[in-house]
Amino acid sequence: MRILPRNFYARPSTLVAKELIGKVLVRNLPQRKLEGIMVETEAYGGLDDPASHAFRGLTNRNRAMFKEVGHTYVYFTYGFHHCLNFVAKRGEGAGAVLIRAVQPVEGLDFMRKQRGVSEILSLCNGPGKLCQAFAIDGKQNEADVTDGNSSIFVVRGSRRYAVSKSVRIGIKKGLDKKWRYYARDNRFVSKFSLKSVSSVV
DNA sequence: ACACTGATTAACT
DNA sequence: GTTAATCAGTGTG
Repeated sequence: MRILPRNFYARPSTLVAKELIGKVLVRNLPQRKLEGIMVETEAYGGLDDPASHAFRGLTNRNRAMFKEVGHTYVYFTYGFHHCLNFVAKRGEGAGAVLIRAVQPVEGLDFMRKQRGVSEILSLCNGPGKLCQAFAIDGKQNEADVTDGNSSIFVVRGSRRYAVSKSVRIGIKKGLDKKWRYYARDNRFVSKFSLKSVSSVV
């Protein structure tokens, strides 16, 4: 099976975030399947990471971050957007990897309809955008991504990518950590990336 | 190319 | 009452 096993996610979220670059996000819908190669991710920790939703402990919103690895953590933010994460951590505590951008591979027509734009580079180049393109909202929270019958799961990719890293985007705390990972020179990453200081991992 | 803003909701303080 | 792991649109240089 090409599905990533649960133990893939049972490691520090920084390592999981880095290794998720190049892996494939699959969305199972009743009548179709959507696929995209993950090209940009960010790692979030627990009590060690002031930028994390889990920093102040368990709440109703961040519950998924404390549960079993290999499940989704989908949250709603800014009154408009949903963001997709995979729960990833080593041992107890909390942690997750935010999926910031994917390169669309299958189901482009559906994604264009969802997004209301046709330009392929603008379909999934941001955490809110890819959730809209993949029709992901709160109902997909805590889905098991290690199950091929799940509405969302992850499989291995067909090639390797050179990975760069930078500070995380859109946060005000934890800026000392370079926990954003992205496929180097890939045009499908979010636009903010052009500005960020980066270095090869 | 860049900065700034409005939209709109839920969770948290 | 304030904030937020965002986005699209507008205005300026």
